[in-house]
Amino acid sequence: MDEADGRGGLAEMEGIRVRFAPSPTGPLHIGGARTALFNWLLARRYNGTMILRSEDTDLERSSLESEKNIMEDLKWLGMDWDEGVDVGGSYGPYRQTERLELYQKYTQRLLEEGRAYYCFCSGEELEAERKRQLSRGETPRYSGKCYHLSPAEQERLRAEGYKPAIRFRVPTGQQVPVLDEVRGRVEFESDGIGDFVIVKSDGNPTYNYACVIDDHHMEITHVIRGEEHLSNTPSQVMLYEALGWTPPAFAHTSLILAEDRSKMSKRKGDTSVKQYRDKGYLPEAVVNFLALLGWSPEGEEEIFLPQELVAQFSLDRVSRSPAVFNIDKLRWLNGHYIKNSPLDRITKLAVPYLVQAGYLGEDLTPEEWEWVTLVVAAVREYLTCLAEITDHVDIFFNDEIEFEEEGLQEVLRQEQVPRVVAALRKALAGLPELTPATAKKMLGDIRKDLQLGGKKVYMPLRIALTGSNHGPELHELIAILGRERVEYRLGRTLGLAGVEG
RNA sequence: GGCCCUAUAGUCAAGUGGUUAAGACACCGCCCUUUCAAGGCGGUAACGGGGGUUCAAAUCCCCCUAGGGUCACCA
Repeated sequence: MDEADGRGGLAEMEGIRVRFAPSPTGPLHIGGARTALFNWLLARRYNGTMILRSEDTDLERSSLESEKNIMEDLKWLGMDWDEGVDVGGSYGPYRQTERLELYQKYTQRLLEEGRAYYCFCSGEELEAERKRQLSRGETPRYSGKCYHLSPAEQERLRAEGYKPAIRFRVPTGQQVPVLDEVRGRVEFESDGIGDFVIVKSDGNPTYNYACVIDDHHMEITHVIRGEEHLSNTPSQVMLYEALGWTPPAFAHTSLILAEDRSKMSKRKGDTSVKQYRDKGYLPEAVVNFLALLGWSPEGEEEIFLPQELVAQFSLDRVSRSPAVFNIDKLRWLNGHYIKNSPLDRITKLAVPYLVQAGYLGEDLTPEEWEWVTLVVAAVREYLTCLAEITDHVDIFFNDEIEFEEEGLQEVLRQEQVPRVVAALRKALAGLPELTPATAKKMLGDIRKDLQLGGKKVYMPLRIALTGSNHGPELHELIAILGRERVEYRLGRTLGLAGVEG
């Protein structure tokens, strides 16, 4: 590792303290989930501490409900945290609105040292100034005029009822370095940054301010967050300097983009973790996918369970370039996990979709569970997400078979069909127990007895039983339907095709 | 517009001066198979452009272009 690069060696990664600090203003975004994941993976990898902090200083938009939803989604994805709003910890409280006294203490100090000042400008005033600067092609930036307000003038404005905000006085002519674990050293000029607000007129700190004080007090060693914060970082670094603190290591991950390479937005598909959860994506698939979006493993393997990610994750393999959210790959991964997870688990997760679609009632008997497990086993290889199961199960529920296409009835009129059907009826009647396995053997025996090719046996039966020339394994289908429904369907479709049953 | 980040196939992405430029998704073909799917095998497909540096550049430097971020009393 290169020290000049700001990168830490393995030993100094031990016991790191990282945090995921969402603002509880809505559902957990897919990008937020990845940020959380990278923090979590790093914490777990190096025996560190994961902290969940709620950045709820936007009183207008924050809600406890969003906070709860975010925690639920994080847990669903399999992440946990050692300190946070719900579990507490010795660096709490973990909600910024509950830490106001702490911020005030430092605000006082900054004010006294002349590094911050009251600003009485109104929103309209500021907006007008901004527009003026923009129209002249200048960088919109606060002029700093309130810095020059005399105590008397300040008193007068206060008396008139103006509630001031507090701004940080940005030093002029400074080079502000940001030491970033994924981007190396990035330099900004302080002159490009206007005096920014650190305390709003309602007394709440702004993000840039609270974040610095909390990260310092919570002894955060690595700040891992999205690239949209890179431009904020010099402001924070100046605050660290003004307060006499050493900044943590930063790691800014690239953004996740929509298919058209623009920023991911609700208009362009699903952006919240909840939406994927509701569609029946498995948490390990989402985690695997997110990890691969912006991080790459050393080998050629692409399938990683969370624990395997923990064992391998490192900041130096995090990508710098923005990544398009490639839903096809997520689908593929999810399909992989659906096919390879224990059948009972998949069944349990799939049943609610069948209930919702009206295929099943609310409470299933043990026999019904056994039966629906066979159904899930028969169709899960078609699924890319669990919600799709309803597209594949109609053949197991609806006995009023219709022919899917014109030519299918022709197959039922082939000369061997009556013999095949008769053989099936006979075999079925003589079968002690009907299971996918016994059905498979039974069908094989019929083939042998009749000396017919597979296509001559299976195809007509498939069409007679489903009205379609493709679908799940025939022996599974027969076991799922059972004797009576097989008989009913044979009678119906052969009749429709005008074949003697 | 200023500042900042980024630039390898359609997408994710390996690659850190000398490689036949990995791998994965998607796509196409073949095999397997009673069908579809799954699976196996194989294929199409990439270093944004221009200048340097060097015996040698995807790799280092500069310019351009493109995309993204940010410039809030939102985080």
